[in-house]
Amino acid sequence: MLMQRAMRSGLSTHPVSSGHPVATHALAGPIDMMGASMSFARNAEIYGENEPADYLYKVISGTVRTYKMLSDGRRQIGAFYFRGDIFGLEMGEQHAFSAEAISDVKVLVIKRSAVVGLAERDNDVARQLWALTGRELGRVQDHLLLLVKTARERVVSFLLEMAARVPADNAVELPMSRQDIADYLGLTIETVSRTLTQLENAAAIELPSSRRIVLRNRVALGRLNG
Amino acid sequence: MLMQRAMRSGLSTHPVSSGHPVATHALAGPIDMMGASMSFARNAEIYGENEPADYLYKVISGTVRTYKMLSDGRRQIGAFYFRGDIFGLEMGEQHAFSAEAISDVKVLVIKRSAVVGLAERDNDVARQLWALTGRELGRVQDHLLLLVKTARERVVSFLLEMAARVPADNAVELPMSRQDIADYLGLTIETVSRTLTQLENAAAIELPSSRRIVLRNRVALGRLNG
DNA sequence: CGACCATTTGATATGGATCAAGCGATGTGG
DNA sequence: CCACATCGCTTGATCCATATCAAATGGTCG
Repeated sequence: MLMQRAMRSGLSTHPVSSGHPVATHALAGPIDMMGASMSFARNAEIYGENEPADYLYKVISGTVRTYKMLSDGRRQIGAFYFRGDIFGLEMGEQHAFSAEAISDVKVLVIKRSAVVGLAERDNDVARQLWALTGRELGRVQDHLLLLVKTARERVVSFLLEMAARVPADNAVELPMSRQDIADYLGLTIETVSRTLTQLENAAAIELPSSRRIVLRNRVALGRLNG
Repeated sequence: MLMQRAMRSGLSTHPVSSGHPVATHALAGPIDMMGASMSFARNAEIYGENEPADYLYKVISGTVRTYKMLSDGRRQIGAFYFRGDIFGLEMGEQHAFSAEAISDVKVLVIKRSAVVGLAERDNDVARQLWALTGRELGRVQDHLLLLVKTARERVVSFLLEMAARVPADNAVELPMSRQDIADYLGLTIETVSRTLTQLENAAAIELPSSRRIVLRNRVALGRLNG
């Protein structure tokens, strides 16, 4: 269980801000009306664990991962965030996880104090904030249940989760590497890779390329899901 | 990873209600002023997964576990709740986990709609509800990180968590069985038992009885905690 | 005392990690 | 345009932590 793996990716890119406050295409609610848009290159850090959590973020395009480093160098990914997802909202004053861009990413950056202040006066905003925390709680609970399953069940759950979140039904374009998947599922890249091959051999999925996965047999996958 | 273990405990005790709305010794905030006190015998079910979440609960005395059954009969414990802890608050309309009394338990039962209604008008209550969900989120995140550690690290983390939550410093009186601990940590009772013996042999802890654990060497434990 | 249940201890099996090599795609310099 | 380094992924061989199976011990209650 000791997979030392420091120095995983040298790419130390820098955030590239668009620099100007922008009201992006409103998707829903007043939260979208505030904040500035900002861009991050692939693998750039959006914020670090323990940094002050003065902002929350909404993904405009690209994919984000949040993670924690364990003392021995292992990395646990907490979540993946796609277009429309909000991340970085904390109850405490500091971020509990670090956040990085998996692909080139554009996010809406929203001042926490502004939203919280607005929530003081607007019950709808307050409820929305609460709901956000609640959704996150549900997600983490599901993730927790994942981690007590077998390797095959974890991989299947992951595939089904991705298929559900990226609308393209039956064909999933994965934005993240095998290492990211492994660190999300608490497995090694080798086990993830082997399990995917197994699933392909069992005719449950198809792997046209390493990043593209076709769910060939949902019933079988559901059966393997635990 | 397939530990079949259905029919773990036949004891199908029934809730014993004290029957009357009672304003218990106020501990903090307006939440404590409402609701009725209710008693549950050891191993009695307080609520079941998927039942309507019309009430939340505050532990007056005793200990509660929440859990989910996996499809193959495995049980995953989500949390232990002690005196003063609030549980059963959900964002959705149904309980995500089941809840059972570990020991004889007395709880304050609070109508969800009452609290949520109060929160509409009282920002403090609203914030308190949000904070509650946020604390729970933090707890689950910690629990999730537990599950990617080694058996020894998990057991040590568990002991430190219990020592922190039950005020008696350095001697912990565990209200739960080895099976409960195992299902919380994603291990088997055998592994939990063996690991405790190891820790005792390493002079890190002492086991006067199976339910009482003395933390002999916190520094060593911290080192083993990962 | 005897039955029962929780816990510990022992022997063995196994799923996934680790170590190692091969392979395909992408990019770079000659 | 090709040779070759690099990187992400797959596949193979072996090892090990923890599960599983089994039995002994101990504590509790009638």
